[in-house]
Amino acid sequence: MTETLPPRTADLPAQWIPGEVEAGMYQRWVEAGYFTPEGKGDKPPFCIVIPPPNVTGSLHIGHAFEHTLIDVLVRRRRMQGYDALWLPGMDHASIAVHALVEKALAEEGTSRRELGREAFIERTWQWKAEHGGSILSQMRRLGDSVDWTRERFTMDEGANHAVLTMFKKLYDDGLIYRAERMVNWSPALRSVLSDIEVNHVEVEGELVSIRYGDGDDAIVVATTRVETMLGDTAVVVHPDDERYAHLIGTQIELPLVGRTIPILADEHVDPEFGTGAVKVTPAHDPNDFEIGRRHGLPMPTIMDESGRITGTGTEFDGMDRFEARVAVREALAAQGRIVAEKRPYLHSVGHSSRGPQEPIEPRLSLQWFVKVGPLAQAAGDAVRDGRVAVHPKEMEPRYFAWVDNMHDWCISRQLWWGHRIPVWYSPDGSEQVCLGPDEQPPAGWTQDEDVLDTWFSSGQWPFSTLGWPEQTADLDRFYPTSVLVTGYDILFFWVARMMMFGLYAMADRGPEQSIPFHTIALHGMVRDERGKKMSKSAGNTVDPIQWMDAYGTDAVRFTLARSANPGTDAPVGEAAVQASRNFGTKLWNATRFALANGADPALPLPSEPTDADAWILGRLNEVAADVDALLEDFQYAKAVEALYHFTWDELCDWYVELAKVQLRDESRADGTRAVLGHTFDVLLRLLHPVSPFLTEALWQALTGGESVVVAPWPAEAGSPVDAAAAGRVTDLQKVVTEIRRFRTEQRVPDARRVAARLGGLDGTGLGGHRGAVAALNRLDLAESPDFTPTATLEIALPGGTVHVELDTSGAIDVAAERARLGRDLTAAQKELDQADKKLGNPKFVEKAPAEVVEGIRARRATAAADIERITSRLGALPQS
RNA sequence: GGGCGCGUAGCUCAGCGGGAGAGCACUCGGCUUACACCCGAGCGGUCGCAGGUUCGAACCCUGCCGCGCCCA
Repeated sequence: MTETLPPRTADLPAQWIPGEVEAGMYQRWVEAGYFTPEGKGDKPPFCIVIPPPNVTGSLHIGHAFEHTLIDVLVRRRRMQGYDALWLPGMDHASIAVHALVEKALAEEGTSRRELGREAFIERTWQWKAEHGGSILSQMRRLGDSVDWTRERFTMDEGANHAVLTMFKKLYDDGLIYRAERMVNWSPALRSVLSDIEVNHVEVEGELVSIRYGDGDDAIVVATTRVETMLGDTAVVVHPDDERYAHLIGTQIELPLVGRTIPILADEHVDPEFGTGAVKVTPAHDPNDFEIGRRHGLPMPTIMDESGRITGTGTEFDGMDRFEARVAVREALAAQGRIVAEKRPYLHSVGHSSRGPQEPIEPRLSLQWFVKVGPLAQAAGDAVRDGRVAVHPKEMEPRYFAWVDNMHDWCISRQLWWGHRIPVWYSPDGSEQVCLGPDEQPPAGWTQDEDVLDTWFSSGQWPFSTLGWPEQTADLDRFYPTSVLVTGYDILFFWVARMMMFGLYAMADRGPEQSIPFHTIALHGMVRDERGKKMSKSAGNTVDPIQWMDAYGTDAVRFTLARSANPGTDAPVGEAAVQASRNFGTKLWNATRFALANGADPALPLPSEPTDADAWILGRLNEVAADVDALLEDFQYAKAVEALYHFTWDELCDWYVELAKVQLRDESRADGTRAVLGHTFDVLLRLLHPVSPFLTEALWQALTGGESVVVAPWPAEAGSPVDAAAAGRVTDLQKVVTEIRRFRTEQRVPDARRVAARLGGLDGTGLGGHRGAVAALNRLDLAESPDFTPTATLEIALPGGTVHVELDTSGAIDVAAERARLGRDLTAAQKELDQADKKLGNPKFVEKAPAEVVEGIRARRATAAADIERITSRLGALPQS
């Protein structure tokens, strides 16, 4: 680094203005190479591959959440001395990109088919160059400590090589096949979708009962998709159903079409459901397809790629499916064949989760599939036998439910943007060959038209990004990767795929080394401040960039991390971001105070620390250990909460105030500067993974160090807990708080100094804190004999009672004092009653652990003493 | 129908066998020389309901009621 370091200085700007600093700071980190691992040496490797965002996407709050969680893990590991690699990149999002580019083409009055395949793809790369990947700059904005030198894209050269290699390997192993199967067809995309790209939604449709045949031979069937009757090739009934026994084996005329179809018996028909007779459309319904297979029925396709009726030889050919649904029903009604109509009829319909949310159509179609049986088995086993941990563990059943019941995966898409299936057909179509990345097809052979599902390439992400199939140094060093961080909602989308592909591609490394990652850490979804799911339709989405503009990146990250409990959803709202911003400001000002008073971590810690020093150093030690353990266990919310509480409620509210007293004492000033310096140094390092920018500015100013990014992680902060000192600080806090309470209730103005005399401090071990009590309560300690108190209060502590006499310059508010003491008395009485009840139970005394019983006895004693003291004080109050 | 989970302060959530907590909101008082994005004090909860286990249950078990998500 050639850059000059900022001088260690007491004149930090009065305010932290994130927008002016963040971008430059991030650029310096990148240029310093902090995010690029050494890739060798004796540092242990740590690697996370980014769940690749979509090339069309921009940063939404869910990304911000996930990236914050990953970055916290990575930054901590880097500070711990790991050779940390967070590998960035994007996937090519076949369908989403198609939707965008085709829309643009439509606006120009053309289409991809008019343009042709080559030109379309060229156009698409052009789109990517101009508009794709806006999320990458937003990741910089968010502070993601990714290694940009290793950025990858699922359609770059290396990924292509991996995809083709993988396809061929699977093909040669008999794990990829082509077959005509019932698939989920999207008429809008004119492509097949995989099972997981289909959402089942309850809709209000209609159930129409249709009479086939006439007179005694009539049979009634029901359907929600009336138009499919045009493709019926049979009616089936249960073999034991007496109502239809005489019809089994006979033929019946299919209305409107005029074809004759058989009535058949099939065990799978439920005679209780509807009329007990089922129309069979083998080419357009998964169940019917199975029936058709069992009975060797013809399977005419009656719907084209765009969802229009075709090939039925009826007037309905050319109509859209929904149009035909109405027209067919009306035509049947005209013939008197509609026996019943149930409307609305609630039933489940598969909808596309890609592009327009249209109903998908089951359609018989020739597609490529991955035979997942052995792959899914291995993916399940890796978790079952503990090689891969799912965190939190409660999510395991979800994972198993998926991998253990997986259907073969349809990987072909009738699209152009993506990896074209590497299979070529001979001119007469009788032969096919699958080629590897460096092989040439025979002259005159033509390549399969379809491209692969985007997940086929994303599934290879944990190793294709590291160079596979080449045996690169990165692959050797960073595979298996350490952790996969992703949302539980997309566990199925690609975790299972990465598991299957990783175990398969890396099988030669053996069971332990073939896994794609050691841990799957699942987070929840970001919800709005009311806990509602965010959606565009509900209008409750938030833009993390706007929040970053308004409150700074650190505040957004802090908020997200603070909401992140493992595997559960995270509600966030603007109020929470404000609170985080406020925390950052608090930290900023507190550090400024420390600097202005000469805080310096390089000073030696005092050999004879004060109670306050010992207490805060002990707490720092505890907090560091807690935060370290919590982050190790992905407990972000608790780790952040611990830091928030320590910083605000302990360090700022108490230690800093006590430090002000100590700094006025020459003999303790340097020790205090050392403790302040040490405490802020450690605290800033602990906070850095969560809020990197702010902590960098403060840490550099405080320590003069190069960068907190590469500062050591404080697992062991150094000072053991001094229980005696901590106890005295607790007592001190109680004394101070009780006096404040009295002042408030007596309406003594905050700013007014009050003459006072303190008694009993020495007996309770607080003799050394006389000055602190005075300073924190704005008391003038009266030494003169003519001091005349107007009020006294007694504060009971474990070691004795502190007596405080105050001259409030006037009569005290007896009613307020009576009320205050009354509340205290009620509380003490309740405490006494509870303790007596427990101690009066012989079984409790007998069976409960000794320390628990002892604790209750102590509480009883304190309560009893309180009651006596308070009662006495109440009696001494003037009658009003 | 199967699986996972949730019902704790006005809101959002921690706590998961021995004294009910946090953030935000609210009330009162304060521009006290780090900070009004702040300081001090305070109000606020039969921990969904009913049983059971236990010396002791918000916490463990059973049932019920209500809610959410995933899969079929």
